[in-house]
Amino acid sequence: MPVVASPRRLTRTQPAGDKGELILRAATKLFARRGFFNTQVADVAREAGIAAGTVYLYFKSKDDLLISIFERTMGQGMDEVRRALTDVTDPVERLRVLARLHLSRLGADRDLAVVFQVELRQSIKFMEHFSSSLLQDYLHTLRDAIGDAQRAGRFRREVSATFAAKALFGALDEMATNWVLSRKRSALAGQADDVVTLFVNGMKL
Amino acid sequence: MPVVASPRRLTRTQPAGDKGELILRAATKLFARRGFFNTQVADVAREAGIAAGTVYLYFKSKDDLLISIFERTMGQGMDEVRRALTDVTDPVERLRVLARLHLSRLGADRDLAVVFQVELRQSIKFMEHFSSSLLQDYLHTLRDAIGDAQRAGRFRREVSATFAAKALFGALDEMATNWVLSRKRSALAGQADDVVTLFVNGMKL
Amino acid sequence: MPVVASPRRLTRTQPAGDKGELILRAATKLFARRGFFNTQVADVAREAGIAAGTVYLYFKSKDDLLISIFERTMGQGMDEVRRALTDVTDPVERLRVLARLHLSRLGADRDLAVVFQVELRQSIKFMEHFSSSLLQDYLHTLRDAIGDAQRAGRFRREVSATFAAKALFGALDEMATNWVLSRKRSALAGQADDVVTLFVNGMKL
Amino acid sequence: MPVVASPRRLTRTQPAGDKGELILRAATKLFARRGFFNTQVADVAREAGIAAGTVYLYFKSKDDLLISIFERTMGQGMDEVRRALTDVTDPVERLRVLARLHLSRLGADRDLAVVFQVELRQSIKFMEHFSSSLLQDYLHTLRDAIGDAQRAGRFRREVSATFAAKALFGALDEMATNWVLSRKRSALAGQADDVVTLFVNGMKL
DNA sequence: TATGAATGAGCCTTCATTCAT
DNA sequence: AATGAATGAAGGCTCATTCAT
Repeated sequence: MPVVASPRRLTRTQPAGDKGELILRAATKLFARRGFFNTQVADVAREAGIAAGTVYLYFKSKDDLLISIFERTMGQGMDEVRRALTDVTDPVERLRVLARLHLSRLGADRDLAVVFQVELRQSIKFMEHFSSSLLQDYLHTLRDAIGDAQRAGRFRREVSATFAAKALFGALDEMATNWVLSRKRSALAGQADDVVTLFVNGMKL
Repeated sequence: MPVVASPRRLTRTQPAGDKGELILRAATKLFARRGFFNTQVADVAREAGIAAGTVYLYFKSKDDLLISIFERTMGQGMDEVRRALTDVTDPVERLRVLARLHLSRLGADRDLAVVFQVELRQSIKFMEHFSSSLLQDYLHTLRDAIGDAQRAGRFRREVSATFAAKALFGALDEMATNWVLSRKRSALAGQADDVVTLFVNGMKL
Repeated sequence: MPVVASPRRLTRTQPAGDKGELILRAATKLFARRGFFNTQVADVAREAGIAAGTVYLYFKSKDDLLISIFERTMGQGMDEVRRALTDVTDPVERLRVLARLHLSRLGADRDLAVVFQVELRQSIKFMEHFSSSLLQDYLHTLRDAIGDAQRAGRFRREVSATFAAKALFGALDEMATNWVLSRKRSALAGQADDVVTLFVNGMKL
Repeated sequence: MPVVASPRRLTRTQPAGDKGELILRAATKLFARRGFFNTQVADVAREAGIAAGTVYLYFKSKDDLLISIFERTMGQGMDEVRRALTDVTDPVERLRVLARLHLSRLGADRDLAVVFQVELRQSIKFMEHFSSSLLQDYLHTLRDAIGDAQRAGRFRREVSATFAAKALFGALDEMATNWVLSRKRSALAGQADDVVTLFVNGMKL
């Protein structure tokens, strides 16, 4: 029995190597480079080294590929967030950690960033799906930290925490979109601190 | 100051009865309600009360409809901005005027807002087109006001004006997107001042 | 002003030159020779000398082609039946006319016969559609003539007219199916009288 | 008298527990209820409680399932016919026995009846296969009984026995089809005698 | 025998665009 | 300018069948 797993034959013991993951990675790459509509399911399959029909053993539809990229990435991202926040009690520091993870995750994988900042916003159908799901978790985490800071007398209380969370998210999101669209390959993650600093100043008493 | 490229075939001498305007209004309505891909050119024509082929006498392609909605709206918006800013010299006040116009324009026409916040972000192709055109005018106007405020000793100078403009734009943009996606029909325009206040505090010395 | 044939749904004034008719004729030929499932819509279009998409300007779907062949043929057939029966009052003679028209119509167009006897019986979905529509008209016409003959004392009354109509139809239908499936090119129409004679004897007092 | 070709892989030594039988029963049920084309081989396997691939250990193809349902049922039917006719010498009585067996067999198993009256007539390919095989046995048995009756002076001789057999078969077949397509659950078998009586009257001297 | 994951050929339908009128 | 019938390329998805285990 061969010990070396061939690249196409990944076993469940290597969760990251599983075929669904493989397909999603191929899809992310192609969606980012050609756009969702210019990418055919057959292209994704070819990139993943499998037959076209096999994609449908793992995903319901082409749309489901996009949705799954979002959900899997957001799920992993939120797991990472929870882990990273375990020992951080200072609310302002929590915001900083969140912002850094947000931008460093996208900055580390340009294809993923393109999919998140552009392709995922195809239509109101997708947008509504996303904004009512894991994205809310993220916004709520921001909002709760802001609320904590307000209760701790660190932030002005006359600003709604929900509103402030959206403003912070919007600023971070715009940095990501700009980074994706610009030719310059500056470090995206480096902007996290600047955004948070600007925001924290804005919220200071 | 350069004159905004006028949309295809539109002679400003036929302001309202203009058929191009008619078509674009029909397109905005349908793109917003059904999405760009679920709207057929024939639907737009029917909504406008003309034959399908006639659309092509005014616009090059279906994509051109989307682009023209963007360009016309941005063009008109920037005209309005220039008019409104004529007598406003205080840079902070200029930012406030810009933010109010931004959100009040979108808040006044939900269909237009949906097209701007969602449909216009179809693909990197569109995004790149837009972000390198009239959107730059808007961002530059923000940046210039911020720079003025910095030079006037009103804003911290260690923050890049370009960076700050993006952050402000991102926050406003997120408010618009949220408004579009949320069921609540709160006043979008009302959030402009809050965003600017937060931003101005963040930039204060 | 040119009197262009109106798009969807035939103007009965130009029955033969009509493009819908053209498509249906092409479809009948190919369905008969290759079978419904082995015929592609593109084949039908090519046979009709038009583009594939044009088929869909006249018919809703591939299934609709089959349904339309049935409905158009049955409709014309029943029209012909009504015309032919106008002056025939004798109920037994009416049955004879009906049987002759039934088999001569099919016998005159082998492709049409194949479609009617084989392809149209694809699935219970089609079958239910057909048997609850114009086919009922035909069966009712048979049944009414039989009922008339019974009331006139020409046929035994203890046999249900509905049952007898089905038996007669079944016998005729079987002749058609056999003719279609057999290699021999005997005259189908010639069997109509034999079937009726057998039936009439069976029903005689 | 030739022995009927035994269905594929079926060793009559394992009558009921036989997996081929199991598969065919599952197939009959699903073909009847969803139609042949809407039933997937995997569905049949699931219904039979086996894996999809296993179907192919017993049958060559999906088509072969349909063919095997026909052949097995017809084979068993003809076996039953031969047994039932052993002691029946009167030709008219033989026809009656045949008709009763025909309709009672179908009437006893609605799913089977649907498959026989509808699904089996998918295409000319199937039809030709069937009509040149065991169905001929049945028609020949009918024809021979009719010929016997003619030679015995019970039936008119100017009618071709082959033609008469088709007419009788057609009438019976139509009763079965009607029963299958109608909502009413009247007894199908009860119509056998009526059909035969009508036929016998029709053939009487 | 049995499994079931993987294959990949096959096709209906849509719809942006054109062009004869 | 306007029409709208006609075009035809394009692709997501299904599912019968295979085959390594």
